[in-house]
Amino acid sequence: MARARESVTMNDVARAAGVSLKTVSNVVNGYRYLRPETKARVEAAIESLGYRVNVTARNLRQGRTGLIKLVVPELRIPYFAELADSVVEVADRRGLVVLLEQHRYDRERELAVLRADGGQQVDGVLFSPVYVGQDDVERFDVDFPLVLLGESVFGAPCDHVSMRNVEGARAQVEHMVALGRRRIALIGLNESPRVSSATLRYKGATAALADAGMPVDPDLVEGPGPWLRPTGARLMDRILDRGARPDAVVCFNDALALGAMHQLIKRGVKVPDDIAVIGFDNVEDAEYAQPTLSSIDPGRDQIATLAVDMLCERMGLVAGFAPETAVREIFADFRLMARESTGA
Amino acid sequence: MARARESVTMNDVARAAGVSLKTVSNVVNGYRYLRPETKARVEAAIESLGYRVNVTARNLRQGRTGLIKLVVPELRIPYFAELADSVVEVADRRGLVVLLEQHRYDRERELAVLRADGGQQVDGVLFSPVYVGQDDVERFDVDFPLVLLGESVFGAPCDHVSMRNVEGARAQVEHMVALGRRRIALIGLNESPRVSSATLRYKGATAALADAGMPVDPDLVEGPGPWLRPTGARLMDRILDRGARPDAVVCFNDALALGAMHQLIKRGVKVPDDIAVIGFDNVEDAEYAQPTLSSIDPGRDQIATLAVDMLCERMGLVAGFAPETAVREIFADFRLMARESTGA
DNA sequence: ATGGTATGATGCAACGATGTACGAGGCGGG
DNA sequence: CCCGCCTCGTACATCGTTGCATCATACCAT
Repeated sequence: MARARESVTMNDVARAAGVSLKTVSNVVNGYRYLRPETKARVEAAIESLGYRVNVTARNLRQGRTGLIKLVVPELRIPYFAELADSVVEVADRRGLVVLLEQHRYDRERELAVLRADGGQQVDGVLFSPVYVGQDDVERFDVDFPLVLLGESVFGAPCDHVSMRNVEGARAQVEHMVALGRRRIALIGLNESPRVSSATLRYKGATAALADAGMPVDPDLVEGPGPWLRPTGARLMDRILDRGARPDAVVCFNDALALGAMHQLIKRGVKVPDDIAVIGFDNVEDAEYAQPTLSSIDPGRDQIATLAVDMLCERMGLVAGFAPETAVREIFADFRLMARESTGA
Repeated sequence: MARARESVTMNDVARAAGVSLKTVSNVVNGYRYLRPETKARVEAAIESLGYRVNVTARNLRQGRTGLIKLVVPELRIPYFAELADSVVEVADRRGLVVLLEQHRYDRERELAVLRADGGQQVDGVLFSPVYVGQDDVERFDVDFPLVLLGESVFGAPCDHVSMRNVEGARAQVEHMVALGRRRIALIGLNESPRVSSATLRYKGATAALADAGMPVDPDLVEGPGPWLRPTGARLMDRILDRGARPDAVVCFNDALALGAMHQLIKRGVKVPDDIAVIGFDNVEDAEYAQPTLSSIDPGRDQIATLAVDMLCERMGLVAGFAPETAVREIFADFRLMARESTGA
């Protein structure tokens, strides 16, 4: 086992094995026409010198790195952690490695992704923006393979994987209506005119309310604020404190729902008997909350798979894919997960 | 804005600006002796051609990539998601990018990390093994910068950042004892002789019990199983089903604690009145559980910072660091977070 | 014999950047 | 007036690998 601080190159191996550099390359790359004996001699030399290919040189020569970049807001948010988990897994199956970046809701950092600041060291990018939105649509016309995730922008000139926000939120409300609930509160509204999960889910939820013949009651709608548990708790409080008495709470993500549910239980409200609660995202927590939280499963694995696959196509890794194929906008399938918090 | 599918090289820029290739390189790298006019001409050419440096070529030439690899079991586990979050952040501040890998408790995949299979494309590695343990200690004598995380191995020939498992578990039990609890259950025991969080935490907990004059009651100890919520729920059930009546439950991580607490509440046991519960890791969930979960904060940010800093030193990025410095074993500071589940 | 194909190994020129050495002017001081 | 120093640029080699073209031998079918 050679402890080679100074790197051993193919040349060294070639010299040691008494063959040409190119033959070593051939061995390393599994070239077909090699005498077993030659191959063995080279492999012995590799072993004894502790040689390992210099991936950087190979990358330069081949014009690709085998790296893709995943840019998310932050990993501490369970939805993105689970998404990253899936992406890393799928990428691995495709022989790709994932490089991780967080933008932390910093618009400048988000824009830097599209400018490919500092040059690219990756073959493609999966990007989940937040504050780069509809107004920046033309900035997505970049010269590297890019797949967009989420709902900050629609109609951008690049492939896009998203979830069925509108339909999912509609299903949340319909679920409550089907349970006989009539005073349905909505938590997570964001007044901003930007397109986002918030606006889409609000749209779906209100449409479902309208269909059920229930006008939106302003006393039962709360927002804005970051979609974290403390916000859910605070907004729930606001609704109850003003005397409103919902019999159902539709939250636009699970963290809000967990926060709201926490607060309800703290105040002695029975979930789901007095008030049913449903979230959105179906993070692992939902299944282990007390009571277990009903939610909308947005199809995270499917999103990861679709995104990586589309990126692979754009990166030219898929034989038979026409590179001039028009950009695609794909929506993963959602599922309603009915659990204890809505009486399941 | 040039849409350059076929890459523009420094040569192209040089030609366009009427200077030599090296001058372009000098401009890009902020070389000092450049006539402002020359610089401007080159920059104009760069802009108009849409040139961006080829990081791979630079990497090859300079012998470094600016990449570090973080290997964790899996990101869906909140502890590792939050750790990754911190590592990515700290690395970013040091000008490094993080490449993520999951080994999913597959010993072969863990060993592959140490063999640097497929060559290295990174300047250093942060590795949190599980099944590569004490018996494999000599395998950590690798020829690339490596910093070990966690408690699967001690005394390995590489830098190591760990948490105070023994002392933390001791603090868990002491906390319960201080609350007047006398029948303290332990959840998360793993019979395996391998060193791990499980064995260390068990050691600390039993030592504290002994100090308090309470022998370990086998009826109150449960394991093994993956440290996930369902396991916590199941093990809690086992304890109660056999008729044991603890007044405190010390869980070796938060997921187990959340699962156990879930189950207690489901069975109508009052937390903390009837049974107090404490976890370990202080994941974000702990603060928002119902009731909020007491836990041991292992100093995650500190771990991330120490680990990245040590890696930077080994990578030769820190002036004044002697590369022959002996390997270091550092422990982050822990803190007891007393919350509702133990009556706070 | 002759040509054709399968096998086995090689040499050379890239990939796109940077380090080193050096050259050519301008200018101030001895 | 020459030397040496500061500026500003350039040429060339080099980082470690792989693609392409080529060469040599052996074997088979014509």
